[in-house]
Amino acid sequence: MAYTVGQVAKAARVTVRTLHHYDGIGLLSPSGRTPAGYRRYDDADLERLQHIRFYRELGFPLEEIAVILDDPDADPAAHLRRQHDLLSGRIGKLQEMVAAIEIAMEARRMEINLTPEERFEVFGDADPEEHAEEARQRWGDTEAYRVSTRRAASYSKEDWLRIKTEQDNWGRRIVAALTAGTPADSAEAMALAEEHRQLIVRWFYDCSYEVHTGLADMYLADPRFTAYYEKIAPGLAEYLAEAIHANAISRA
Amino acid sequence: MAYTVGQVAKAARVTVRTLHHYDGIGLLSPSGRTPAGYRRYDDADLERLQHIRFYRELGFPLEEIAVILDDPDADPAAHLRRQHDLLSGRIGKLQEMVAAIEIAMEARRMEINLTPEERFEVFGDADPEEHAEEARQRWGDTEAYRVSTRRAASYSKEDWLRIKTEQDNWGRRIVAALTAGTPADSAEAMALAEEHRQLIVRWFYDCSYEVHTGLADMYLADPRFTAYYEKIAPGLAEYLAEAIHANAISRA
DNA sequence: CTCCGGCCTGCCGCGACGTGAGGGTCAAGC
DNA sequence: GCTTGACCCTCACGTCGCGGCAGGCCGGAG
Repeated sequence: MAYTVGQVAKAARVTVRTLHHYDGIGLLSPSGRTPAGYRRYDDADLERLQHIRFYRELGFPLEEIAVILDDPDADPAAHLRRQHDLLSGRIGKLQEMVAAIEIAMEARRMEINLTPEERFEVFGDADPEEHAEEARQRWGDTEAYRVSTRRAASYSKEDWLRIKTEQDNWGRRIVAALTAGTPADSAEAMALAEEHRQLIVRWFYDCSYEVHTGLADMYLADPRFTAYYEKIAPGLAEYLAEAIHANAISRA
Repeated sequence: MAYTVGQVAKAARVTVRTLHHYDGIGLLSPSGRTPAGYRRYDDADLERLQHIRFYRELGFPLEEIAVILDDPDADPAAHLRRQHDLLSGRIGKLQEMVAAIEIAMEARRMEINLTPEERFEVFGDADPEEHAEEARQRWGDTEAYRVSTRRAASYSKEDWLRIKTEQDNWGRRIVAALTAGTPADSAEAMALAEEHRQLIVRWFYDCSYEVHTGLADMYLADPRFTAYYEKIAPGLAEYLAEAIHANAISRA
């Protein structure tokens, strides 16, 4: 099986120029040429390109990729394992960022404001960087984003007042439940947890049950959020967290 | 709160040069200067920088970030929502890649070989790109990778023979269980599923219960893998998948 | 008053291609 | 056999997001 640059480019979703570049720096030289000087790639070349693309997507510089691929100690299976581990790591990092965003969202909602140092904690110690083709397509000009934008942008003074009233109302009722000794896994407490979630969904952001339990855990783990609830009523943070968990489980 | 370039750089983990650059292109100009011409950043500048860093990490070009941040329709909460969605998308994509890697691993293990087109299916239609600082630190020179590399690199002819024998042995026993009508959720079938997992762990790669059930689903979803098992014995793919699920649940 | 660390403004360089310019190649259809 | 259009070739300069250095100006500590 022999392929021309164009065919390879199309299959691998890179430009012809990129293949020329890889050839130029000796990272991926086609296994042969036609009499006319056309590049001819074979299956082995394609496999190599696949690996190049993979490491490139994870941000490795070309020079380093050359080293990795030419390592005589690493066979294909080893590459797959390595790639699997790299991906897991990346996912973990992104999940941390998601968690950080959720914290920031809740912080806003509760009007806790983060210190400058806290703002950058998210970025930990590493620094990916991606080519935003997908991002642009998905968010650059979609209706979804416009809608999502409008939702918060258009809060008026009355809206804010309404939100505050609803929250206070909910607050009074859950404190009542807590002081009355209503169990956190009772139908009443669960209903209040669900109301809490609905409140977030209606006014702030889309909060799935999964995200909601994540928030619950955070209320206990993060002293700023714990303090917020404990100031309303001692024991409320834990009570709410428990109710949220119970509610989420019952809906699953 | 006013900060110097150096302080901001340290907090945000960027270089002073980067801040100069952002100033130069007008993306982030400090809110003021000292009489001597020193840049002075305030809290609002920091917040803006945080967002810049975020979108940058997701690969947006600076020009586009400027557009996003200067959009009068998007308030801070909208940005958080957008960022949350972007992250979810990225994670989803990485998870697809993980799945693809797992397929490739299993394909190797079963000696099914993928066509060139299949090799690049992983890359779908987008193309991230990350700066591999983290990757390098984690994998460039760690012991873990060396070990992981060695495992497969050092398979000898006898090893391969041994692997084949073990697999055949296991195959005969599960076919026996299937034809004998042993239920897939019986202790015996589950033990065979566990053995299947152990076989992968011992010789190929680290296969958690989660990954294992993922494989099980794949055996049913992907005709190539289904065929592999169905050729051994009709109904085996489904039988094994069911046993794997039962086994995973019982161990959770 | 003198350091030393931090700040300033240029300005050149680099990695990984993008983007033509200028020209040869090849298969299909007339 | 000849044209046409898609595809290929090799330079070679342009771009983006900074890195890094030169040459010089602050500013507080000793």
